[in-house]
Amino acid sequence: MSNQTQTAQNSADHQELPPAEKEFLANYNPADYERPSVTVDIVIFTVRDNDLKVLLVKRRFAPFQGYWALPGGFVKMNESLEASAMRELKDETGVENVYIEQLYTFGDPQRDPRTRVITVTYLALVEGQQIKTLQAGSDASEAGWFSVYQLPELAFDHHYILDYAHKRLRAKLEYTNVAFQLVPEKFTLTELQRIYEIIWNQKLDKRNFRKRLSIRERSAYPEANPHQMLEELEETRPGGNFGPTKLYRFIDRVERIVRGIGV
Amino acid sequence: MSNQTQTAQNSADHQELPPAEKEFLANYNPADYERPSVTVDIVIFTVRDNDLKVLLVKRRFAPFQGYWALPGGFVKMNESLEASAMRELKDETGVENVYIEQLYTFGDPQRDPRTRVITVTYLALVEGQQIKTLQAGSDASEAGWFSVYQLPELAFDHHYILDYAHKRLRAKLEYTNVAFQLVPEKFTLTELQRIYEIIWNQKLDKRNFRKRLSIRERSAYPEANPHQMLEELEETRPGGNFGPTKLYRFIDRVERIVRGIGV
DNA sequence: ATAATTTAGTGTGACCAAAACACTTGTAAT
DNA sequence: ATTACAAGTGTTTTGGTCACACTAAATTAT
Repeated sequence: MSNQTQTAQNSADHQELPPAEKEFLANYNPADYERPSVTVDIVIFTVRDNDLKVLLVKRRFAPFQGYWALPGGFVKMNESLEASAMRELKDETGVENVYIEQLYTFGDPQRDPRTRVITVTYLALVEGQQIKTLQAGSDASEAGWFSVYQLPELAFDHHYILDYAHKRLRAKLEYTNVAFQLVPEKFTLTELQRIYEIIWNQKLDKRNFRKRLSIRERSAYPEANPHQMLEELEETRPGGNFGPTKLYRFIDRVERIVRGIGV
Repeated sequence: MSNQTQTAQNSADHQELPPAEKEFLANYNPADYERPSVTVDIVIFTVRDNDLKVLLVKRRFAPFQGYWALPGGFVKMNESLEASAMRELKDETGVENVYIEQLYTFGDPQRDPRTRVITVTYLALVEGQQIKTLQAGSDASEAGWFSVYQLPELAFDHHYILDYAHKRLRAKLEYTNVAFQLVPEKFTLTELQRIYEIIWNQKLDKRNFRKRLSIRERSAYPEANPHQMLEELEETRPGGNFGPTKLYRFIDRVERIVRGIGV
């Protein structure tokens, strides 16, 4: 078993295939094998009304017609998984341009009564005020935000998937900055703290929270906690019946939206 | 958008479907939709000869015939993804009964020149001495362990997948006990330390390493670091040209093999 | 037999992060 | 003026991480 190196051919350039492969491709018929269906399902969270909410759609068709379910649908042949997830989210709910990362792939043979369906799930986050109105798409008769603590009966194994996503979100708050995805562009530190408190479902100490933020800024994980992530703005927001509060901005918010590394 | 609760029907019992769903199922034809192929690919690591090795197979057929690739193959219709991964690993290499956890799902439309292939990848770990001989299966003409630092050209996007798995393994050593999967049943603390050093590719301080182990034992993450995970055995191993060394055992090793939580 | 070699095994101090904890200040409403 | 409310701010204790050096046991070479 040697560590021999192959003759040079980049695994990425499919343009120049050797003759044997060309012949194989010519004879290859994708219909020769029975294949499972592949869907994407999206667990999209927001924080709103002091509560962690998830977006669900009411199924217009069988199976589980009339049940609430995670938005999702079949992956198209020429579309990446992530693009699929974003398209389904937009089609079924009108929500677009959000942070999204892959969650897990569920493939129990019995999870869909129709046929074998493997679903690649995504975790998405969106700031609460950004979504004005939800629009139900062709596959969904209704769409709505539900408290993760008061859920209706869900279709398929979606309850399990949602649980899994909730756990992952909780865990990711500990070592990443995903929480910034749940806050408007300009925010107060108290608002940011509320995000953590709601997702972890516990009160946090104000001073410790702020100290941790400043420590995280100069932390050793530039990927998860980029330097200088918080910018203190000149601007303040007038308090209610108390003093004005400082506003902050998240530097490089746009980049962060792109894609979670997920290591 | 209310939080209405549905009439009782457990999403798990597909036995009693309402008439509308029954009718839908009767008319449902899985061939109506074009579907991608789904494969599993396994990145199985071992530590051996002071090096982190990965198991590769040489492809017997096109595409990428003759190239080294991760073991894997098509998911069968009635088999879970995890079972698929274990079956392919056994079929192509003879390796079985190992720790395995899902890694990521890669689904770029162009990643396979034949057709759309979505691959669910798994990270597996096995102790170096446990595998006596590798046996190449029907799809692989050869199977062998390669240093992750000296890899041949790989088929498809397998180089990328392998990189991703390596990163994940490195990260998981920090907060879980997966390293125990890479060590024989009875081991010395120095052997365990070598595992960390090899995967992180850096020397560790002996005293700090041992202290960290004892701290981890009473740590606050029972899932990742179960209490009392290390048992000091009476038995010792005679040293080379030095004194005898204490042997340890990993308590509940069997349970741990089952499945990574992966949150 | 003596010396040299090799690895096992062990403790302390400095630093840093996390957690617990309380008061002052500015504004609006009364 | 008094009250109500949330913003903003610092210290102490505790525990983990890291850097660091010597002794003991056995084998090998002389």
